[in-house]
Amino acid sequence: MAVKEAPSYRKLYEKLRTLMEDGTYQRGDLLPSENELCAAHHLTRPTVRKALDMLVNDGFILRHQGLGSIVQGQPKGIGILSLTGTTSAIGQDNLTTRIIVKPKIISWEQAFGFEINEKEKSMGCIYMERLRLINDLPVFYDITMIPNLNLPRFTSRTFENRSLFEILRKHYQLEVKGGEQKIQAITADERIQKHFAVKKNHAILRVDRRMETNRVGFSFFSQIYCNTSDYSLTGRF
Amino acid sequence: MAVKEAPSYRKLYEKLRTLMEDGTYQRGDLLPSENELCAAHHLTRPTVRKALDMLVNDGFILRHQGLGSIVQGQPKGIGILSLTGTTSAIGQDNLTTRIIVKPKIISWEQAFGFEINEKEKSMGCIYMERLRLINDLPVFYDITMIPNLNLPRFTSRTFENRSLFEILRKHYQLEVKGGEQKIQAITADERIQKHFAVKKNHAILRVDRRMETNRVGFSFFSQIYCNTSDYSLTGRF
DNA sequence: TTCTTTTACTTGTCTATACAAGTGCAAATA
DNA sequence: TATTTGCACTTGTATAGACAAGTAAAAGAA
Repeated sequence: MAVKEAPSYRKLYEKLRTLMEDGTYQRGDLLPSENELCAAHHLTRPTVRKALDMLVNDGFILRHQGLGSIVQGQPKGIGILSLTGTTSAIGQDNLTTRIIVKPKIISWEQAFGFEINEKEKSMGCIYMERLRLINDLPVFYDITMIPNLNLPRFTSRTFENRSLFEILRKHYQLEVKGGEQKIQAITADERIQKHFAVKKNHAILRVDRRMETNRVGFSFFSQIYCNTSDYSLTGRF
Repeated sequence: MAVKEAPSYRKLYEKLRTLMEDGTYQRGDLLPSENELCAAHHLTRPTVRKALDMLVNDGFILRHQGLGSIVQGQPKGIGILSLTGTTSAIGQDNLTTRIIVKPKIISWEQAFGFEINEKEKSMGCIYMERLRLINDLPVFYDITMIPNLNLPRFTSRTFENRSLFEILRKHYQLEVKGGEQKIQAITADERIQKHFAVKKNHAILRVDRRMETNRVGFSFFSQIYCNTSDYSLTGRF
């Protein structure tokens, strides 16, 4: 069975997106007009417009009647992580990751308050704790729980300085499509005080999330503690 | 000069959205099929589909080929607070709004750290402070700044228990398309302690945001303080 | 020069149509 | 009875064209 070919509006979307991501089109540039894109790719305007609609949705471009499609600087991200995108916005250079608890398989009953179904429960989960530092200053502490479903060699992979999202996408074709989250401001408990080297009563941001993927019924979970006193989370939405 | 009529796909979007928000269509229900909507509203399929596309984008519905458009429980939020948010996610019944500073026109130099351009600066801005209570418990304190640009009768409108976003969308055709935000966990200062009736060192969530709209160059700003100890912010992304 | 008008180009809205492909159920078949 | 097939429905993709409306720069008028 052959893999179904992507629809043409999607191929055009990917092509334009790539050109913006690799810097061929830069912030403030105008994309070719819809009619030019039609001619260049042998498509009709509704099809081209569908691709451009997707780019608007992702925050890559803005369109103005009478003017054209204007390339934006920074695209939208998924929820809070891409807020600065732990990896993308701060700049990968100054971000280091320290594994506190290596990936291991445990049994679970619940995930940060989110419900899990019987299938997930029976499979057990891959558990991991990481501390992320920006310029050697601890800023994120995150706990990740991933259902142990057909992810070969996962526990033996290295997660130092690598994006979990990227590993899931490239090696397992798992793409995060959405999810739900709970956000709270809390005062640091003892464990967090130790990891962040802060005093009692220090305000900390906590985010609990369920990440839904393109694999039906497959979600994973994370709890993130964030010390926002030196680096506030900034980003586009 | 007559107010320009909204395009028909937009009117259909509003109609369907309202029907879902007021509970006429509930989670799990199927919307009428595209062809039925075409017949009922005297439109063609591409137009109807555009309205449905918008609803998918906002997270109100999911569509399945061969099945139909399925109503979702809770819509996506824009960014972190489910911007439809304060009002829709928690349930309008228990949410009351107390105006602390009535809308008034002031001059401004900056907006919560975000840059504003000369045009915006010269126009002055509409300033407002509101406290929102859930079951009589103060949870949100927000400061809003809106450039004073062609918003007739705005300062005389009532904002008690009404969504600012809804007012902007329905009366001024202003739709929030995106923006940027900064999120921090802070400890309550004196003013916040008073409004929330909390002690010193209480952890509070603060969100500074710039909201970009469909009107070119028109942004507005808000700073939101949130006491998350009893109600954590939840939302889809 | 300076201001106004025209023009060419842009995206926005909408119609009408065709066929592909997924879903669920009823009818036909083993 | 259990399984398969077919049908009627759904949304998905794509074409072709028409006119509206906003933008910017060229052309024209003062």
